[in-house]
Amino acid sequence: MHKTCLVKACYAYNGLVSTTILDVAKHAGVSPTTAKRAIRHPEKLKAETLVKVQQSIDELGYEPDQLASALRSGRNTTIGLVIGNIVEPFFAELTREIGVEVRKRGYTLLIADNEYDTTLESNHLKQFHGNRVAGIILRAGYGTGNLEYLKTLKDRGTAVMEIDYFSPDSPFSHVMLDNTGAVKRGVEYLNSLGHTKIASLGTYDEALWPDERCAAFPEAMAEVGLELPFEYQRSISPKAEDAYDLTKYLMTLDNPPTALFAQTGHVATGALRALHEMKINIPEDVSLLSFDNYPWTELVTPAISVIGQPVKDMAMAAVETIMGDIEQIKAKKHPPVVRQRFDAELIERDSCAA
Amino acid sequence: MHKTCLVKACYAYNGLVSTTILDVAKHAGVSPTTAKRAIRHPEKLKAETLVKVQQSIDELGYEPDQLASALRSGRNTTIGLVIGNIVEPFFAELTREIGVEVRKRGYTLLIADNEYDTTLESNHLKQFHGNRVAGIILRAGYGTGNLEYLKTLKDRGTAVMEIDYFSPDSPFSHVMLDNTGAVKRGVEYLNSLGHTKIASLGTYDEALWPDERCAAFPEAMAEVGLELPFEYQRSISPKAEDAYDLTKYLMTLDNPPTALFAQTGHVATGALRALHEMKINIPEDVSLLSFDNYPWTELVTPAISVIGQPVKDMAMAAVETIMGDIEQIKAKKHPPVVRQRFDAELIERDSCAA
DNA sequence: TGAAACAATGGTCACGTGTCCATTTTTCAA
DNA sequence: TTGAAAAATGGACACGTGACCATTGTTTCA
Repeated sequence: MHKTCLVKACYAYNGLVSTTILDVAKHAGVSPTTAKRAIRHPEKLKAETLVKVQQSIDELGYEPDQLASALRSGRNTTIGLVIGNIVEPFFAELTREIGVEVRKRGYTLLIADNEYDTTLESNHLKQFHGNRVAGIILRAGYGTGNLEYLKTLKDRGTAVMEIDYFSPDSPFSHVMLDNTGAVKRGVEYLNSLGHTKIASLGTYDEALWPDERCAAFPEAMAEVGLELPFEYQRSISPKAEDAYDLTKYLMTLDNPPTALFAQTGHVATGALRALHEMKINIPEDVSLLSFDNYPWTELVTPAISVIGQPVKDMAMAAVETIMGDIEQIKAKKHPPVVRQRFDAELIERDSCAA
Repeated sequence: MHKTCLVKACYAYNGLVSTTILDVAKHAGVSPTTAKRAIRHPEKLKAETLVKVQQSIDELGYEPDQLASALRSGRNTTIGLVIGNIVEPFFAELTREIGVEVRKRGYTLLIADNEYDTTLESNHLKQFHGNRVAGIILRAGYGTGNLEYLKTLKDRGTAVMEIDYFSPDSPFSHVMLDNTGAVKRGVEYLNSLGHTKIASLGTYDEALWPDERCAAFPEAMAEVGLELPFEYQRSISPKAEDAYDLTKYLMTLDNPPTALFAQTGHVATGALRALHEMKINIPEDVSLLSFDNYPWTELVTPAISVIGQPVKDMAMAAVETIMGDIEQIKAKKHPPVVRQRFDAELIERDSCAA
């Protein structure tokens, strides 16, 4: 890797300078309390004084120190978001919408991704707590989890909620897709096209990766009266490479499935790559249905039929919930546990046929 | 949109409780100063005392308040990242790698996206400054910019650097792709396949969207001795919809291009959608070369030839630079202005033909 | 004209930490 | 045993703000 690098002399640096409200007060010739009121309670000031202080604020470029404010008031205006992996478009969209909503309310957003790993997650949560965030929105990793720690945080006044997934025995609010309904919808759709041999690309190992969609799949199959061969039930982690391997395995079985149901859009990319390599045609040789309405699903040939999530609605609901909790906590009340479920949308395109 | 919602009674909430170092000290029977040393300078403590304090820390679940620490020491351990749009995979990857590097150093990451809009950006920068971030990594929006404000921040001791793009007259360090070289490489490649009628999908309006790649394109064409018809030089904003429109416009010209060169991966999705709709075959009817080695470029048929960016290397360089700056500032020194350029990589796939 | 009522402004302290300096305890050689 | 040096520990204060109470200036109405 070639890399050029040039170093220039830099301009004058005056050392760490920070304008405080005292500077503003001195400059405007009023007391610090009055100066502060120009920001927090401008209605309590005489118009003349207000203008004077505002001029000083502009002139000195004063901006309140959120750290000092948070320390003194005990209330921070930062939300911590822990997600699986920002590179996955579902999380990227979620982050984006949550960011917009959070900033709309004057809060800032701290992020970290946990790779679905509770060990990494643990450190991130500690960092967030160290920064005394007002709330944490968490897409928890699989595994034993940080439930006890999160409970401690909640007891200490941090608003905690989960999104997209919730830990077993979680006592927190959450915002979720109606995964069971969505999986049923998908299976019914594939069955209505005449498919009987349907395989799910997802995690079957309930201990390691307890996933609602994967748990719902066998049930959904049973409900429409379809059998689920044992050899289809191979567990993978929710990674593209694993899905690639699983697809190759499934399609070389003596009794290969006629339809594949990818439980995440990320997993679908692995499946698609495998099918391409094996020169298996979609939808002629096998149908493919995937979760997540990702941009690329429309671009490939054939366009992939998907089960889309109302990401924006979910993000908005999450932010509203956590902001409500924060208000409750401010008022020394018990925030209620709110569980919200959102319906998925089946988008029929060209990757599923009879 | 159907939405179910159930509210449960919640468990006991004890009000805002926060364990401080004083609690630890009292519990361990030492002075606050000694207790603190157990964390910051454990080597200065008698082994026996250290153990005693550490036990108290564990027992009480003490975690230092970063806010108070930052306020007192004047040093924060938060980095603010402003990017174009987290939904674009380039920024998602960049965010991810920057996040990993930043956290590796015990810092936390604050993010915001500016939609390439300097007005939005301005608010985010103010929020970051309000939170007294140690440094800001910025993918600046196009337009007159927040240069003056950023200079003020730098003067006040915030490390500021740019990534992927830099404002005209920017006095800051930056980490950039060698855009000119990459564009030349792309044009040469297309020309070597026999193309003479090449159109760029990007921004031509230098005042509104001053983009290196777009500026380099006419030069690159001239260098290989190719003409650039006036009707090809239509300016768009870097959005998928605009690229969609531009592609339709270009392909219905009397003298349509035989090769399209998308200046970002995001823009390429718009072009691809337009070409699909128009039933124009790649690469038989038109060749398509795009910036950014996005996952989907491999999944579509034909797989798209791309100019990939070394995102991880760039992220690491950025974090190293800004951390170096922060160290310099701590030491009351002038951080040097460092401009780094990285080479792109041409990945030949199936979307370009003679 | 006076006093009450209200508007406007000011003063003090604490949030939890890091820094500096002061004090106590231990160590070690003569 | 003694003294000084070194190791270990403690105390006081300030970072910039928000909350609360105290004070001063102004209006109102009989």
